[in-house]
Amino acid sequence: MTAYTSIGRLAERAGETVCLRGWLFGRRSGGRVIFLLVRDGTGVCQCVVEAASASAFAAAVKLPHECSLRVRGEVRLDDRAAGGVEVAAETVELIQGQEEYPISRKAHGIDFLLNHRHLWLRSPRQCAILKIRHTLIREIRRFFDDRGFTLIDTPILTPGAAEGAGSLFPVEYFGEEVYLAQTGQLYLESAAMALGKVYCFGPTFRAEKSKTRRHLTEFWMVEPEIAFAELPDLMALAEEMICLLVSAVLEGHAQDLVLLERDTAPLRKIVPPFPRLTYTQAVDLLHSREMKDKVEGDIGRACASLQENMLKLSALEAELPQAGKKWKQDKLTGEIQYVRETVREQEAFIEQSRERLKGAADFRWGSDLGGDEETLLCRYFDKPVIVTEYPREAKAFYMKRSPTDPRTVLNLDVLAPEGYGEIIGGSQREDDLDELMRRMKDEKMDPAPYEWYLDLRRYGSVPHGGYGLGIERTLAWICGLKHIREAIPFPRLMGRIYP
RNA sequence: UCCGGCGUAGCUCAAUGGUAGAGCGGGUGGCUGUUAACCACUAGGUUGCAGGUUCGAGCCCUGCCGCCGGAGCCA
Repeated sequence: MTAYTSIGRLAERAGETVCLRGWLFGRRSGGRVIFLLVRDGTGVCQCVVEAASASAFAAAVKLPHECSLRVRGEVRLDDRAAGGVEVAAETVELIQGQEEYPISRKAHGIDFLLNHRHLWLRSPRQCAILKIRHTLIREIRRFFDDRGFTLIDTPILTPGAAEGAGSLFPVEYFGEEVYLAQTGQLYLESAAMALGKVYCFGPTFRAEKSKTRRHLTEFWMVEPEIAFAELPDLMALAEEMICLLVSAVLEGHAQDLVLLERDTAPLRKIVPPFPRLTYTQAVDLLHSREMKDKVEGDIGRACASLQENMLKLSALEAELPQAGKKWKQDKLTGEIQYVRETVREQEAFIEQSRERLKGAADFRWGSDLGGDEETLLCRYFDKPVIVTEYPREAKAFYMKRSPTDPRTVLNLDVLAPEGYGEIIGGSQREDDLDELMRRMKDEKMDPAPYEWYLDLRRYGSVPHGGYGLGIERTLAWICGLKHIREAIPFPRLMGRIYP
């Protein structure tokens, strides 16, 4: 049986003859020599095929991109190869692949890429994101496991709405209409009364018709729920968890973050303590002089940068007719397109910021913080912001009423910095039976399906609470992704279910 | 659901109402070390669909379809 070497460990085998297997990532030729770039999931290796090895050369000439292949040859250290290691191929063998590969290494539109998501995953960028996602999930589980939490798998098929209805996917269940779960929380509360500290980790489904860079219809969420925990405990836990996750990614994925062109400076600032505001303080901040100055400062900087880019654009456009070679023209038009897109984004940012500022001045105590308000708040600070004690009307029935301000509930939202917005939502739960039933009545809810939930307040009720962290939003923030759809292997979006 | 934008070659995009083009990718040939290699040649089109205005429509108008961005809602 042939022993194969993984590309990631090639450097250890310098001077030896090895066998590789993988996929053809790229090819260049230089007359009497062909360079094959082979990837296998652990790295990319340049394989050099010289005309002297006639059969290998003949095979290498006609390999299409992304075909699967085997290569045997000697490992050489050579600075001319990216990574410093290459294989001098003696044999090249096609495993499978004759057709032209649909995705080229040049630019593609997002619709095309999403329709080819099953192949798009092979790109270095997508692999980097998937690897960081893996680390994020592993570290989340480790975080809770290390602190004595028990993993509880909550059901995906559920009889009714836990939060506001209208955002649930109905499923036919033996003639009855049931729903895909949009949270495991109510079930977790019951498990917390059994085990103390519990969490669930699974997919959740929201049928909201949202078409934004922050929304998926199917996403993954981790939800801790803790008996005897009160709001300050939840804030401390969320803060500790976020700091740990960010540092784990910084430590373990420096190369991947470089590949993603993620500026890590903002991530290094993610250390305790996070700013904490009550909703009321947040509303005051939105109305404040400081907020206005901050946003106007941001707008000013964006305008200056916009101006620079406009100058750059006209310089490039003037240069274009003088570029002799065709490939030079191509390179220039590529740059021009890039700058044009940046300019469009900056113009949109400036206009949006102005509108947001206007909206902030008009914002009234009582409504929920919308996307614009969140964006202003999380741009104001360079760390995640914890906002607590929202108006009762804007929040779910199970959240505990504040003893100091009955207009509000003991909830928390954590807003990620750099405009990424809400990544955590949670609360201390209402543990008083009468208060909970009164609240359900106010909301015109039928208590019958919730009898089991009310039982938790009848038999040894204690203060408790928890929160939910959205995996994809957290990953999008840490990786600096422009859109949440890259943060999950196969995104489910409104109007998109293929592949 | 509402508001805005887009739809041209396999892909990314050009084209005053007047002969549909480029780059990439594919194919053929050339080059002994390439780094998204390069050079030459070549194939590739019902301009999303259906109507309308016009001597003439990729471009203007109406409807439909698809996609993108945003709002509401949320993690």
